[in-house]
Amino acid sequence: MSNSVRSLPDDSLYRPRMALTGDSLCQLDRTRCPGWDLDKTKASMNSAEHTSIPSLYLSCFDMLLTQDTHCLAKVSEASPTSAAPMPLLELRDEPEQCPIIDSQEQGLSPCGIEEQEEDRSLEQVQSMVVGEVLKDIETACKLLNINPDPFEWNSSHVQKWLLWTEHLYRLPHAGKVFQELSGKDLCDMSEEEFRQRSPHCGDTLHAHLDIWKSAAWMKERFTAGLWSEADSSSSGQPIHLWQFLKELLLKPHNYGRCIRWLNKEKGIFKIEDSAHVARLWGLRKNRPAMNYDKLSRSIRQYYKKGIIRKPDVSQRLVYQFVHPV
DNA sequence: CACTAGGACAACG
DNA sequence: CGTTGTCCTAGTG
Repeated sequence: MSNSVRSLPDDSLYRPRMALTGDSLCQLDRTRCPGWDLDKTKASMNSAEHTSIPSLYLSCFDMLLTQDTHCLAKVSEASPTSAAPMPLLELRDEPEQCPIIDSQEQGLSPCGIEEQEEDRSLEQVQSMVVGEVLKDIETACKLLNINPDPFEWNSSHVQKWLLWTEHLYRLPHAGKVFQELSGKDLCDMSEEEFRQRSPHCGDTLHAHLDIWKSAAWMKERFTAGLWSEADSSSSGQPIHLWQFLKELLLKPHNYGRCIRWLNKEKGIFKIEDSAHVARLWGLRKNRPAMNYDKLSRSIRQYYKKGIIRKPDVSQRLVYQFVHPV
């Protein structure tokens, strides 16, 4: 079908970003049952109109996602805001990443004044829909004791999620064909690969996974927004080391193997691969001779400036931002 | 051996 | 001028 996930231009980015597909949204539609009442969702997956796309949701998500990090704030506050800008389908601060959602439904007619009221109610619907999805996912995570981000799952988490999704939507059990797969493996699989493994419900499972991935993505963007002062790409100033480190930390799917949070709330992070981080820093600053010795010296300069310190329990290669948020 | 701490000074915008 | 890069000595596990 035409609304499936596009292949990504940068294959180092497994995450489908805006990858809410038509299928996903059909699932989404059907997920709108109160709580986890299984009876109310029964047999909803068998119908022939399976591939119809609720275009309202499509444009909802387009608009919502382009409003960056404010979306979740709006979800929680549910406050009416001024009319939203027209969707740009761009991620303003990540120009190297391409949006990958179809958007034929929108932009065909310019937004007139008389349509602004409509926009406002649309916004409220968006917020409600996304809020509910996020709530549902959160509930499922608590129930299953798994991470909301599928990328972080190990194979047993994958099995838990499969069992739960199959149960919720009365799908035939397909866990066996997804055995030994990590969350990353699962995220890397295309819809076609899902169907190959499970002809009956591969597409459904893929669509559900899409929703989870998108939710995790939005959550990440939201957190990124809280750290926006660390985003060097918006200012012309030369980047500081602490900003650079935060940038790496904000992209765990890219750099999680060389630097990662130990405690994001407290700003505690660990450099897992000192040589790699130093090389990245050298690349950014055009300093080919950069190494961890020099990089760590610069970090130590931050001690008296109150930007970075060693955590209370000092550990090798572990540092802490003094002002996490 | 790799990491930590910090002094000293040069280089750079 | 402040920040960082470079080099260094000394100390730690």
